[in-house]
Amino acid sequence: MSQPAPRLSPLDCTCFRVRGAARRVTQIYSQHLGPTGLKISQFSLLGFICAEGPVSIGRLSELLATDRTTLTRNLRPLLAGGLVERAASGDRRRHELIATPAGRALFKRAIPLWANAEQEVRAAMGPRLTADLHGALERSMEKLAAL
Amino acid sequence: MSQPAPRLSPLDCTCFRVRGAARRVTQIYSQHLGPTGLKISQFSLLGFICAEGPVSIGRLSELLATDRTTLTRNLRPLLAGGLVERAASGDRRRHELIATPAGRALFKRAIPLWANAEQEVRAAMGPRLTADLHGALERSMEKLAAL
DNA sequence: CGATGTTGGGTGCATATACACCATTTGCGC
DNA sequence: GCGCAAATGGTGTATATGCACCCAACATCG
Repeated sequence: MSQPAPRLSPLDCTCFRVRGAARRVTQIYSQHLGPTGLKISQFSLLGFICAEGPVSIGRLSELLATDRTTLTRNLRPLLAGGLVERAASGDRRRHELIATPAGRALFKRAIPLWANAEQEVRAAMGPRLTADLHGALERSMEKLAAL
Repeated sequence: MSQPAPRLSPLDCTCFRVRGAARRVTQIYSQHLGPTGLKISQFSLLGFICAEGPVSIGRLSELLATDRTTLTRNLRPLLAGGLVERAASGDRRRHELIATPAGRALFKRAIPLWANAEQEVRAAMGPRLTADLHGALERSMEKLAAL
């Protein structure tokens, strides 16, 4: 006895909206992180490597919910910049990734700039909308993970 | 008299969450659109060109909230595939973009597949969460547009 | 110990994204 | 008409993203 589903127009596309939001927030964070030379993806990636100590690509792929092969490429600038290093592990298929002292120092310097971006975004949205957005995103990802 | 702001950890990063959500939904829509050969960005782009008739890059850039130079590249597969054509306009700096009959036909065929993706996502989230997510995204983009 | 499946990871290819910079055209003030 | 600012858009460069495919190393079973 449910109502007939209302006709959906491509303008209602959830994907289009989420992608647009991602572009906009990326732009804001990028501006703040500019002085560090880190992109926001690199900031997240470096942060996880700093926090998780020696960690493999596969593990990072789970933590960041990002394709393994994407991380291979995203790591390149960090490796080239001497922010992250590879180290052998017992299993010769894997190599552990470790943040170098330079990488840790840069991440530490980047945190306040990231925090400024986060604060700017949250201030613009207000605490209520911030909570709504984060809540909706979290619950959505939970549901969509099952697909 | 406001409470002191709680310390933010990089794990609370709004950008990280929105980008992760974008990756996930993109993956779902891509699977559905696969048979058409269209990516979800191309579906949106082609849809706007179909709907807006002859339209310039700059105008599309506003409609899609995407950088002008990104659209230049995103248009290439559509032009190469004969789905969109350039046409001269009065102003010789611009050229209008028009969907070819093949482009319109393909978009028409893609709509049901897109709708399947949209329905799958909405079914997984449920109507309540769907409304919450869309509402939060819309209000957020409104606030963040002002920055 | 050898065949075989599994697991971890890289490459080729294609697209998406945007900043800095450049080229052309247009309109406007004089 | 001239000169110059504004408008329009493309290129170079760099990163981000993920699928299909490949390779090497491990594990397991006979």
